[in-house]
Amino acid sequence: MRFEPVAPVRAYERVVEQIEQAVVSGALKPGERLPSERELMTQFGVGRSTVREALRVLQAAEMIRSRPGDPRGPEVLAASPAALHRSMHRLARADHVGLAELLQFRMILDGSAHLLAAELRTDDDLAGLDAAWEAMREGVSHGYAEFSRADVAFHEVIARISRNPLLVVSEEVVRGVVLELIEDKLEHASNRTSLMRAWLSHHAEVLDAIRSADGAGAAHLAKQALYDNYAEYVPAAQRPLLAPLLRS
Amino acid sequence: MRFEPVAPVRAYERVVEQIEQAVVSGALKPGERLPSERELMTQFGVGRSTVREALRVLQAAEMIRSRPGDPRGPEVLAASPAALHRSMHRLARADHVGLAELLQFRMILDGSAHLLAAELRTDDDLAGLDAAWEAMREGVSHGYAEFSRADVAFHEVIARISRNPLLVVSEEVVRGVVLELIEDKLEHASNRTSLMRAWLSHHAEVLDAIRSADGAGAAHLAKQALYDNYAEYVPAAQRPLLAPLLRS
DNA sequence: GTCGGTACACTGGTCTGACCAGTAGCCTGC
DNA sequence: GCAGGCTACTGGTCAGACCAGTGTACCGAC
Repeated sequence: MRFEPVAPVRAYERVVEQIEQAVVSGALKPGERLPSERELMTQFGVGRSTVREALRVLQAAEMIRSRPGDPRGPEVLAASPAALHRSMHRLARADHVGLAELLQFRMILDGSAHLLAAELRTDDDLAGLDAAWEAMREGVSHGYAEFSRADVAFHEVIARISRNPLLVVSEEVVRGVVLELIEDKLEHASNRTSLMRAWLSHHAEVLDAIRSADGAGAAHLAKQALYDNYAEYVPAAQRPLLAPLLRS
Repeated sequence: MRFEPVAPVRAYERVVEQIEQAVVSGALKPGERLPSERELMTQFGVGRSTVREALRVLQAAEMIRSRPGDPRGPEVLAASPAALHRSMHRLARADHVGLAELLQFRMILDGSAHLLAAELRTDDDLAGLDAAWEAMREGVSHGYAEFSRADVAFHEVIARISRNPLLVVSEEVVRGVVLELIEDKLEHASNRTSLMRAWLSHHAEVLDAIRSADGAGAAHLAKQALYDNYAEYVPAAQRPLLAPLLRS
């Protein structure tokens, strides 16, 4: 016989529970409105500060949104990966995760996304990729910022083709954190035009592989490109950690 | 020229920002204490309700914990995957992420972890794996719960050998969510002993592959095992999404 | 009739001040 | 030296107030 540790239950937690339950059970659908704080406080029989703390928690979880002045009350939001994004971001920035681990993870995710994209792509998807590539090509002459945006868009299209939101979100997060870690080093990258051209031709290869449904090829191209571009920022001692992924 | 949408900045958000910044920058380490709410309210120059709403948000993100009566103040917590788990779980229950996507993601993570483990394992790691396997073997006769615990431990050892905290955490979270989604279906699984024996021999194969540094083999075994065990719970229409991963 | 502006009722955001139950650590009395 | 109580604090909660802002219904000008 073992006993569970007991923790006092705070009033605002009960409020959170009830509202959360109403949302996940579908009783409250996205777009619908919660009663106003003053109304909730009479319904739950608690003070307004308690109601507000509960709403804060739900808002932090991206389940509701409240705007001052709106007589319709707080809005129930559709489930979105935004909360997942935030918590993953926080975890990824926590101390014990270095650039090597991030890059490793990104190679895994990016490789898998490319693999799936190559195997699952429809003709519509291919058209979307062509458009994204075209945007990149035009971006070259519009400066690095523009090109970079188009590059990100290209990756997003690929992630979307893989049809897995978890993959999309994770990749987005990891990419963001990697860029945060090395942004200062990227500042004084010289010869950007030739860099962009190299990137562009790499993406053309990827596009070909996906078009011909060559999953393994696309995955390898993606991983190799990440390695070629970022390995120099990884401490030499840790680079062997990345190599195994290139051989798969 | 494009404009950004502007949103009013709430006072409690500024408070959250500052405290969060202090934590991720390492100025506040896990185990350390925040000043009391009354102290914070003078430092930030806001009312206590504002401070409290900020603390609620941070608490929902699993960054701090506060207990009434503790004169040392709110405690800064170590980065934990609990928040990630919650948000992923919520997303999974909201239908945007189904079992197919979760399983896909888990095959990617687990496969990669096995690949890395096989390529990076040291002799010590192998000894640890042997011990974990032995624990599983003994667990067979101690009931399903015990066996399951040993199984989880085995996977954790593998994830740890891959030396990537992101991989460890993500896998843990996804495994947890998958199990929660199908736990009711697992309840009436019959013939558990033979199931356990099958699991055991599968892990022996994995162990062999890792011992002989066969990364691709280990990865494939892992993914195949996941598919064999869980694909039946995935709607038939979505099973083709999983197949490409088995071919890689 | 439509359109523009305005007034109003109500919203959420914030502050103040109060009370309570609970905790940690001191401090006493043995 | 130690058990037990005391105290000064903590966080949790409530009540009441004020403010800036919003949506809507109303209303007058055209």
